[in-house]
Amino acid sequence: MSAAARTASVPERRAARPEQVYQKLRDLIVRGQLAPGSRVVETDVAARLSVSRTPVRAALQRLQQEGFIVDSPALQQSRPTVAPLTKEDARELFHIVGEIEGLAARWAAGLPAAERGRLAEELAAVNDQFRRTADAKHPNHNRLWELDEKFHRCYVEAAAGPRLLGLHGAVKPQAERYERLYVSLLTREITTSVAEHGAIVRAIRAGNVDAAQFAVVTNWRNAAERLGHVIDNVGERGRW
Amino acid sequence: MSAAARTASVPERRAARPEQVYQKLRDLIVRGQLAPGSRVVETDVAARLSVSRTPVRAALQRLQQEGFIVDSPALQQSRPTVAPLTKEDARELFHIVGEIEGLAARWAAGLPAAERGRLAEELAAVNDQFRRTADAKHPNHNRLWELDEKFHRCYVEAAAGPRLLGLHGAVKPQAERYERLYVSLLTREITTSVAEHGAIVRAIRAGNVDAAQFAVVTNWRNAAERLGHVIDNVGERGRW
DNA sequence: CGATCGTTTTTTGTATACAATTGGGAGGGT
DNA sequence: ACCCTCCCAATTGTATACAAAAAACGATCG
Repeated sequence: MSAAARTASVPERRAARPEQVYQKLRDLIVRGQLAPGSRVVETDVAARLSVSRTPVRAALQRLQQEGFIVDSPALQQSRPTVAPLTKEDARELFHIVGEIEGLAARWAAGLPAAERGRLAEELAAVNDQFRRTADAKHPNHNRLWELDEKFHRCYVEAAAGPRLLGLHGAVKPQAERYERLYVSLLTREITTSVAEHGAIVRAIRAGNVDAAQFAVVTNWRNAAERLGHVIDNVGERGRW
Repeated sequence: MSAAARTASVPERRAARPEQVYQKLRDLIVRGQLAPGSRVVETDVAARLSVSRTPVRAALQRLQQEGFIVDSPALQQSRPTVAPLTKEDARELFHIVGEIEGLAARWAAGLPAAERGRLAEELAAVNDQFRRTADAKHPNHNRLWELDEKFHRCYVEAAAGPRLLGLHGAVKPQAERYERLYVSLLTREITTSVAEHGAIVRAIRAGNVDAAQFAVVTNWRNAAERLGHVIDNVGERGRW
């Protein structure tokens, strides 16, 4: 359903509009098309998407609570701007994602043996694809990122309850902002990631809850470390 | 203009109204004065607080995203109801709080030695009060809960970044809903808590990040366990 | 030339009218 | 009595007019 069709008065379940605005804006932010630090003006967004300010406000409030948008600190009144990308924020964010997915992995390793087995199979398969893609001469960054994301989403969806799922859905895409900025500089480190994924799969298969959680948390701590180094070398790309 | 004439008191910074509505509703939910499962109607709330639906909507959307309010699953359309209290939800929630505060404790233990020392002193003092209050003949449940809350808030505020702080502020009060329901039945277990707090203080003072995190997570895992038993014995109080 | 004050413009907060969807209830049929 | 249908009332989604507050601009004065 394209934008053109939307303006052409297609009914569309009515409660879906704020969600669409949210998705659209989030996508623009995650992909960097809305630069960090840039203002987001309700009326502009509303005009561009040909809706009123009401659904736009709903979307903006959600994005703000999740952290994609912040109130510009320099200004006094609430003036929403795209959240800047900084080294400290990256550190905090990655550690939080690590804890969220770590908890999910712990629960995954605590599932009944049958489910656990099936899940481990699936994870191994994804990680295999991941390894093969990484071994190619010119690895496709996008595809690599997608496979990594799929790997983690796998056990999260299998084991997390509604609350952890919600948290994951809100927080993880923000890590994506950093990952997308620096993927090209992180590919060298990917072989490490393949090994770390292997440890996760083994722990889940064995039903070792502590090992599963630890493996996931470690994976993210290392990712934060690697990203920190890259940012040090390149400078903070997202700073206006 | 009824809003301007409302309770004709302080002008009140105008951006503060949604926040006030949010606080008011959250308080009612946490204290159980809005029963789990009961409907929350925009127009009713607006009328009771003599504001328009606009700030009420903002507050409701926030409460919904945080999990205090859910869309009644039976109904098809979005119909906000106070989130029910169930054993599974309690389990998930407590484990999540454990991870959040656990991460904060890890960072607290990683602070410079000077700050760490001061923080440890403060924590020890609070835990002392906690112990003394618990040792009284007729312990004041409310005060006990407040002291426990203060203890944890202490190191969270000292070490957490803006993101973890936000998460903590949104998630922890939901655990409070369960704690308030069952405090009277959990007092026996409080001596255990005092000991667990001691372990946290020692780990932070020593700068042992792993031990600090582990102690906090364990504290919450045990709390989840204890609460689970109580719920088994008493039945789910919050189910309508 | 710079600074301070007042005016205009931009942007968000609020209230409210209206639309749309849905649950419930009245009424009739079997 | 039970069920089915249709209509109404209740409630939320949307658009929009208006108010308030702040930022940007400019003019006047030192």
